[in-house]
Amino acid sequence: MGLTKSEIFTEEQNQIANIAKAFGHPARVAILQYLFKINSCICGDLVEEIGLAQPTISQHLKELKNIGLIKGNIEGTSICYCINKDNWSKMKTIVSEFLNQDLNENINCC
Amino acid sequence: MGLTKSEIFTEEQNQIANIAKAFGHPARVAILQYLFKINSCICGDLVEEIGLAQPTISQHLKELKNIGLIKGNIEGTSICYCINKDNWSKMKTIVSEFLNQDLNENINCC
DNA sequence: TTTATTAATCGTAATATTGCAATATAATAA
DNA sequence: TTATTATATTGCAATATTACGATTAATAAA
Repeated sequence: MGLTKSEIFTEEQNQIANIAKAFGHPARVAILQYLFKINSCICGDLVEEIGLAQPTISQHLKELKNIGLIKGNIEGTSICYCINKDNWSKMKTIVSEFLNQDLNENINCC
Repeated sequence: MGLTKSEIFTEEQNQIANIAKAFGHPARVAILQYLFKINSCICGDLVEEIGLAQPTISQHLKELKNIGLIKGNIEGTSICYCINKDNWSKMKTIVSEFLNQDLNENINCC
């Protein structure tokens, strides 16, 4: 069906999955890495840097913005994108907790 | 197109995206949490626990197995699934490095 | 005003994902 | 052998995602 049955999962499970989805495409990973690297914010450079068409990059930026990991400020004709550090931190907390489940000291399995 | 242009990205970017994809569905998040919680390994319980049809769960398990986060041991008629802890650790290293990019002390943006 | 420039949006094609019924497979039990 | 049980696979329908050309919108420059 292609339709995830979100209703049957917890808020937390859906939240983790949604965050993960944002990271689930190499273009979005690349965009985030570039934004961290460049520090000051850039926009259409990403088209050149990454090598996908402008509408495609714009679409990926929208997804990252929707989930709150980046923000964009209008600057003349261009838009300056940057990491939303507060939300990045919050996201890290959520994801880290999930990743560190293995530290809960359990014996082994089959 | 629905076809990701993996060629234009680095190995690392694709790797992160692929890991994230595995976490990009709440059912797979739930499966992993359950496997951690139950400690000893379980199989078809997941169908009851989660509430998706058996073929659907089986498919999600396959994806988690393909990426190496879980492993399954045959035990009679049933199959005992559990976390692949070595790979989980390796995965954590990769993901953590990505998540901790923000610690690279940069000023602010726009 | 006209013309660039930049980025968002629309429309669409191709492919991927999700979910399940039906069926197949494999191992054990009777 | 014939059930029974547990899981995988197949096939398919519905929806989602990826990518891009064409267009639009908004600002800046001439």
